[in-house]
Amino acid sequence: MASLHEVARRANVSIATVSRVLNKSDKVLPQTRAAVEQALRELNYHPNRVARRLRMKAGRTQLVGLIIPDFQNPFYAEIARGVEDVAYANDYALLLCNSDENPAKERFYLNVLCAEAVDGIVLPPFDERNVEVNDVIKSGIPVVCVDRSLAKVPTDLVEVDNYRGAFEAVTHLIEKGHRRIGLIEGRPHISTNRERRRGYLDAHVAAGLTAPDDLMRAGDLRMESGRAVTAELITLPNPPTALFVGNNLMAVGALAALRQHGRRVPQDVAVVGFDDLPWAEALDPPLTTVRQPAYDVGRQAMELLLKRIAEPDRPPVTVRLMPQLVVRRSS
Amino acid sequence: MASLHEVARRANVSIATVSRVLNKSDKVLPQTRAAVEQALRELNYHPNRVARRLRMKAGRTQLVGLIIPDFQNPFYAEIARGVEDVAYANDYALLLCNSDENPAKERFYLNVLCAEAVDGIVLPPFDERNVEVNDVIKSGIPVVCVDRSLAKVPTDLVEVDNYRGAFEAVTHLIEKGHRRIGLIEGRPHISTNRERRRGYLDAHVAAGLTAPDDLMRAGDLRMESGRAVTAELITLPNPPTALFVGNNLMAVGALAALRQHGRRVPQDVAVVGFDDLPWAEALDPPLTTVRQPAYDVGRQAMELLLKRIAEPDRPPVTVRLMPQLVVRRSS
DNA sequence: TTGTACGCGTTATCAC
DNA sequence: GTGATAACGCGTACAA
Repeated sequence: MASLHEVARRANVSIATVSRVLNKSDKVLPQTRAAVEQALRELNYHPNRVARRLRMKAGRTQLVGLIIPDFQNPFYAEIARGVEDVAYANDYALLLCNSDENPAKERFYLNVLCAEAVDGIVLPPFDERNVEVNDVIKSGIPVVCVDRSLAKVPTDLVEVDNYRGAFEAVTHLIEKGHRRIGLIEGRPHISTNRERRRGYLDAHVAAGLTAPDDLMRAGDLRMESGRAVTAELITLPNPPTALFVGNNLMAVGALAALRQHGRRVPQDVAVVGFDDLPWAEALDPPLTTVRQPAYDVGRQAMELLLKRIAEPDRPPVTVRLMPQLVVRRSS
Repeated sequence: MASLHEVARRANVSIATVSRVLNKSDKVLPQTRAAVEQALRELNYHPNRVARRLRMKAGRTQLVGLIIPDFQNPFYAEIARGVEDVAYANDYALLLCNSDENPAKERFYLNVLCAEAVDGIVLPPFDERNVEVNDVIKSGIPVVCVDRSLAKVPTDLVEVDNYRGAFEAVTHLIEKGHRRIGLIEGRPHISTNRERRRGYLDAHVAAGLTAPDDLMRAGDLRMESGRAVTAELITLPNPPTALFVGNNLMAVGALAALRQHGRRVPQDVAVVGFDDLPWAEALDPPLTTVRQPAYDVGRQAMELLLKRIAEPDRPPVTVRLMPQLVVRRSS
């Protein structure tokens, strides 16, 4: 908790000199430097990041923000981990915010991040025409979008080819002989969801089929909602023989509902989920999923952010990563 | 990004008056207040939290730190969720740090939190005699420990009765007829681990048995390590008929190893894990666990922290929560 | 009731 | 090479 002043006093120099030593400016005599460094050690000095941020122009505050919808979802936790690893490796701290798919929370945290003068923000935008985020971008704070994109404003973006992931997953089910494939999707106004739906539909078209429009439902991405929607679908007069589920947690819920209703997986109903899970292999039955490279998404997003912080005027970049269908025993 | 000055100029008042309006001080004429509030709105003013923190004495910065070992572990994620919910409800933002059970990272983040002048810190200490944390406490920043305790220094603490949880879990296995019960524990110098080991041993004693000392192993709390240690144990000449596994991820790893080696659960080897999982029910087989009230741990910790921030001199409190054995099909 | 002025701990721009 | 000193944006004694 020692300040520059105290260090300066102890070393019999001015605070300016101490600051110079700290910031590796070489315009200081070796002997002065030695004296200062000793005082620094003796007082166990650590710079006050708050004062530093107040003084600094943007871009050197060693703090970035990450807003994710739900850090209890392993997919987002893995993204966060990728971001954190790169941040830590670059001496950056992370202000991690949980938006809960709640616009009010997203707004609150966006405000906090701006008011904290972070160097930059990583986030999957709540929806495609996100006014709040657009304002932040306009204000000049570097923003990197992950997972989902923004409709109007060009930003750095790390995304996964959701269309292709969905297309392959549904094609896989069709090849297994399924003709009544249910879709449990997430919120409609998110780019990823739209892409997955498009993949679902196109896979049918490509196989010369028409998608069963009585079997499409939306959930809220949580386990419980996967369970509820599945229960609804399988008790239909003309139920699906397979389910393509729009995220990991809902897929686990679907498995639970099927077990509860005595349906065998995959014999009665096959299931393919989106987003892999670390324990997908350990589920009953092991879950077939479209695996997204979430860690890489986070890693590359943070790297992009660091580049943009260093060079604010470079043109926005889009990194597109490929998902991978991992066939296990649920399909 | 408007500052107090700009608002003041627009409203034809001094910055002091604007500040008073913002801080709800009532010593301001209604008409002045109205003018200021209009300017505030027109400029879309948001206070700069950095400047505010620099000026403020501790305790009113609306920022707290949370250091957890691994936010990819659902147990810690749930704690974090409890903390976050209470923080958000009180307009606090959370500086969330992932220490990775790595002392260097813990030190780094502890420094960051101090240098960021947070109002307080919630954390499970890396080990019982944690020098770094003790220094922080001495420096006066309120600290609430969760899950694990500190040996020497009294702090607010929210813990779970790990002894009892382990005792009940192992007793359950003994009652099922098991006599060769393996223990896969975590790091030795953590209070929770010691308590669980004690529960494991005492359960044997209480049943008039001696714990098999050739069946105790330590893992690193991650899935892969649970898999490896289990593989080692079950290929012993005289293998265990049951496993008590010290955390959730290692238990999933244990299940994987058993499946891989063709052991049936629970017929060949029964498994009980510590820490519940949201999808424990969906595993193959559904995993018997000692469920910890992780969300409540986080919630109460943050509430304790808020109380201490408001009243720094109150005597430290320990909240002890009860775990619950959830018997599923793996035992 | 309102305004002036100081200080929080830095960094950066001047002089010397 | 080094030392004053002016910001950064805010809250608050103190003066008016």
